Amino acid sequence: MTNSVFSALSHPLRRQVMTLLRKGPKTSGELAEVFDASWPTVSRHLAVLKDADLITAERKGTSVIYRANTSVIEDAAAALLALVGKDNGDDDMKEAAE
Amino acid sequence: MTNSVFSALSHPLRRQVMTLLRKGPKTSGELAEVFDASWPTVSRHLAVLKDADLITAERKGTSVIYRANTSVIEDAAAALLALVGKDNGDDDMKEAAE
DNA sequence: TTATAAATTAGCTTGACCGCTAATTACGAC
DNA sequence: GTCGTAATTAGCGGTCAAGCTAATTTATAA
Repeated sequence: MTNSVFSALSHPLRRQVMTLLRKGPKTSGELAEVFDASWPTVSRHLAVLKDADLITAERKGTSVIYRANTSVIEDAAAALLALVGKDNGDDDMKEAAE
Repeated sequence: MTNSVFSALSHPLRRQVMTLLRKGPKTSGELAEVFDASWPTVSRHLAVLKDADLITAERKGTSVIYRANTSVIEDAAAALLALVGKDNGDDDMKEAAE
């Protein structure tokens, strides 16, 4: 679960998608235009992000609108900070066992 | 740079190593004992983490002591929070361009 | 229903990653 | 030097991710 989040964020294009979505929802086409990659390639990257729950997809007519799922991003950040001890500085961790 | 950090953290074993190192420095052997994987396999995972600057290695006699590099972890967490707008909620991003 | 645009899925090739065993380096003890 | 322990590197097979083009779905418009 946290696994797929970090995997998803490990690709530059996908991180850039997240950055673009931070400013507001965008359609698949709008996102595809930004990158040099082909439309199907971008589409598959979006699928990876959606699979990791980092974004949500909503059909609106012929277009599909993507939005950033902020809570999941915050959870990932919290997991990182827990690694440094910024959060609960206790002994056992629930996430790392997985 | 941030690229390799997320890639490094995308593997469960490597995240667990980070968790173990949070409690204090450990030798390669101590870490290898924890996992079912073979010693060389763990060693290579440590190399990936070291490559991403998430940990540091210091030779002490025949052993090699590994320590978590907290600043890099904090940077990664900050990058995530910036994606949500928790940090500087401005327009352009320096990291995402890479 | 047919046509057209938006987006995804299918199929393929290439390259990277993961795990192992075997071989090699690095160091301390003798 | 040589022996034993700690750790990494080399090499190999299997699997998975990334990119493309082509084909297919989904929905609106005529």
